Amino acid sequence: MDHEGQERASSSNSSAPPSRPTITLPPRTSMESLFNGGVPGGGFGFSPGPMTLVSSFFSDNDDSKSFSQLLAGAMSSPAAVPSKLDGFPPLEERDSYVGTGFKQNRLAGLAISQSPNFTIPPGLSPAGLLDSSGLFSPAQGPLGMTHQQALAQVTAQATQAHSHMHIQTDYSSSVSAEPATSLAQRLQSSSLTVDKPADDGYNWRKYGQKQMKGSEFPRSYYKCTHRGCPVKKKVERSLDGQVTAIIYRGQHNHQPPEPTTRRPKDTGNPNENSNNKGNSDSASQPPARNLKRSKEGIASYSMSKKDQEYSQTTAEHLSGTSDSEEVGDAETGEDRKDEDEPHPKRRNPEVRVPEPASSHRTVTESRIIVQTTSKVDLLDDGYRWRKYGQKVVKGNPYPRSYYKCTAQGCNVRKHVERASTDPKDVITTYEGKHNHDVPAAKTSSHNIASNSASQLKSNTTVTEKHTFNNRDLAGNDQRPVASLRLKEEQIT
DNA sequence: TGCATTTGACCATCA
DNA sequence: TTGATGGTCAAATGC
Repeated sequence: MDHEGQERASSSNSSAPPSRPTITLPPRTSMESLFNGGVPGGGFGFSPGPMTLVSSFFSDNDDSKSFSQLLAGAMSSPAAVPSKLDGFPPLEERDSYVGTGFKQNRLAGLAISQSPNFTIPPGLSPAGLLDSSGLFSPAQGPLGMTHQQALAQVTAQATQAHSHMHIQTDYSSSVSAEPATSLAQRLQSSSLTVDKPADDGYNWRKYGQKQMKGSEFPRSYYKCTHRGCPVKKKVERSLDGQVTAIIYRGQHNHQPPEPTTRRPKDTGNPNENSNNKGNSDSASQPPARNLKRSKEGIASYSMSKKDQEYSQTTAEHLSGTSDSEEVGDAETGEDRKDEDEPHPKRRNPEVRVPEPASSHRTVTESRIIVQTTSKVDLLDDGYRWRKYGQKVVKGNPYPRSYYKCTAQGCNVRKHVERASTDPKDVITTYEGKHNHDVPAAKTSSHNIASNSASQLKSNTTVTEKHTFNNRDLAGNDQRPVASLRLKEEQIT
């Protein structure tokens, strides 16, 4: 076997079905501390909830188009009945543009357990996500985190990912003592330039670049430089140098290098972005480092129309398993078998990390969808909801329910659906941002841990206008790491 | 000089 | 079987 053959063999090995790589737990991040340790007693008692925070960062504009509209455009479907449900698009529509992750998740079965892909908010480091949230931490187990905590942490990760895009000054000191809502609303008004892609703390070496068919954006290929580490990642960029997505493949078999040991170049990649010299491929730095540099840096961005289109494209394209499937009819049973199986060319788990699409962008177009898949319905997520619609979808005996936040002037909507084959699998999708805090009476409940959550399965996705895959990083069961008082529905 | 990136070519897979 | 496409290699190039 020649060298190339060896390489391929090696590569092939690295591409072998993941053997449930062990995920170690690096030190907690400061961002986590922001949520948990910032106030006596920690927890989320002061948190306004993930949506408030997330949405604040990506503040959507009421005047702007909705997420669905932006992504789907004038996607017209005769079955778009739910579109009449106060603007919440029907799932079968949203699936196609919210991302296949959604579709995958809603699989009855549910792909949430096996899917190797996991989607992380723009710029968010998968390592960081794992590190801080412990979402998939075998060590921490399924009892460590509530859905809301998980959401909030994902949010926090997204936050930090954004924050360090243009972060100059200390941030943590002022943040820790400040309610997240306040922080978020304050940050919302700030404008962040997104010119430095995230750094995930690892060292990467670029080994290829390719112009993808059908895309005007080049794709770069990187390998982790750590000896023996099989991890690779693909970075997609727009023509203007903005990272549009990062796809991780494989699992690091080592800890992220210490900042002092990381290559100097990690802070500057001459090829990636002529504007910032930032290391595009190094994804986000560990939050602790980032947070230090952030003050008002957690601003938001939105995508240009091109970015939106691209996001849609990539979401479909990179779904890997269902990109060509019909939405609706093909979602159930054996037709979706491949949903549980990685794409033949993607044997490894992938973590897709959409990145900020552009610098100097405003938040007005960005609408956030927070999607969770769990064994419970997050009815008690701290906010008060009014059910305003329900729909029974073909192939699914369980109706899909639509909720609106009851707070005056709050436009946040929530959609809850159950997998057709397993009603225990509940997919909750939030759209919009709360313009208020969690109702006081509810807030306290957030701190109440309930170990009964051990039975929960959770998969959390924060979806920006990018659409993401929503697969487990390790391709196995995901369980909430923490617990929280959740309303566990009567599921038989 | 060493290392990282670029880029054309090759290979594997899929339709 | 073949063309299209994506992933990777490795020599050339740049810093």
